[in-house]
Amino acid sequence: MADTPSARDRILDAFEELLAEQSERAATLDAVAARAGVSKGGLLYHFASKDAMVDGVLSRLSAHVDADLDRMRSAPEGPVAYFIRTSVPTDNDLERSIVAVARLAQSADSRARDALSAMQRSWLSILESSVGDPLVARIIMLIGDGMYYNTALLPDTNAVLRSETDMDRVIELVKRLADS
Amino acid sequence: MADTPSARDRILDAFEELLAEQSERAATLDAVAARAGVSKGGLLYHFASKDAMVDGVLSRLSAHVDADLDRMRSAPEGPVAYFIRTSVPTDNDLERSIVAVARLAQSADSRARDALSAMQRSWLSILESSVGDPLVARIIMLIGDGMYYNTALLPDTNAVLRSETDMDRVIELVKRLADS
DNA sequence: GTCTATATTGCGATAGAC
DNA sequence: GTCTATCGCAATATAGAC
Repeated sequence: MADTPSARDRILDAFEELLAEQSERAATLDAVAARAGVSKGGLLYHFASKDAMVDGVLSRLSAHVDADLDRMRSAPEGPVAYFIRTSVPTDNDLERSIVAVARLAQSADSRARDALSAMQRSWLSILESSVGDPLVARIIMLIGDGMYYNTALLPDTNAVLRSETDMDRVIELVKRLADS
Repeated sequence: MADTPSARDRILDAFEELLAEQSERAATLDAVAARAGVSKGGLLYHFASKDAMVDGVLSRLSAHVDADLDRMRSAPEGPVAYFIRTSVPTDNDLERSIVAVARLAQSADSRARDALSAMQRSWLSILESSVGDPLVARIIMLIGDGMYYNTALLPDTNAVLRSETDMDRVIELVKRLADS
């Protein structure tokens, strides 16, 4: 199953990768088709328009976010630590999906913006339940947003948090905010 | 002087506005020329290529950032409070310039990315001098980045910090981090 | 389901008149 | 310094063969 992804999945993978690794402009039908190993005509059989492809990555994001929210709610270390730890640049499906949708949002795609807003509201809601103080929850969200922003906008350049020790200290500092 | 901006300045204004208010794709030569009140040929007399126009907005950013760094260093409330206060969405030349360049950076323009990186390094350096602890300085930067990110990516949607009271409390909380 | 044309539009840039 | 007209190209999308 994971060995032979369908053409449809390979196309969405290619679209997300080009968006996230390069730019919205680079993610042309030609480039997506080439990376997915199909012709442009083949691509357009599966997705009748570029818009349909956007819908595809948006529903993928939605699925990844739902799974992440579950993990966040039941994280052993608690939602705050989970949120901070998973905001640091890694290389997983959720992050790639978020960066891809962020690029679409930059191109004035209102559906993409709505999807990102909804994701933020969900995170914020869990953080608020966890820390009590809405303003502290918002500050924690902003720290996470800042990390994603640096990942999406300034790949390579950003040495956000270098070590595990740094990460542990950030979580400790942030938790102290919550207890004040 | 402010009454009759030169065609050159009107073109850069129009380019920045289209980038910031709409998207990189919307900022075509046609659209910029129309907004600036010149023809496409007229535009291309002042800027031989779109790339030259990008250079124009990058030097504007550089000038705005230099002025901001001076204000930050000499802010009566201190650099930290100044930085946090000016990270909240407002409507000034610096912010419009940053958002415009952020859009260019999203389009894989390495010069734009370098300019944003340099800006961040300058801010961070002042914050580090001010708070001592490099990790706390980085956290403060991330909060500011988060605010800019929300402004640039999700206009309207983002209710970052609603009131003056919220802002004052954020600054107080952040300063407490610095003193721990 | 996947391919090769091809139609069509929109963009960046050039040429040359005024 | 500013204009109109036009070239060349790249991108989305369609048509129809296999």
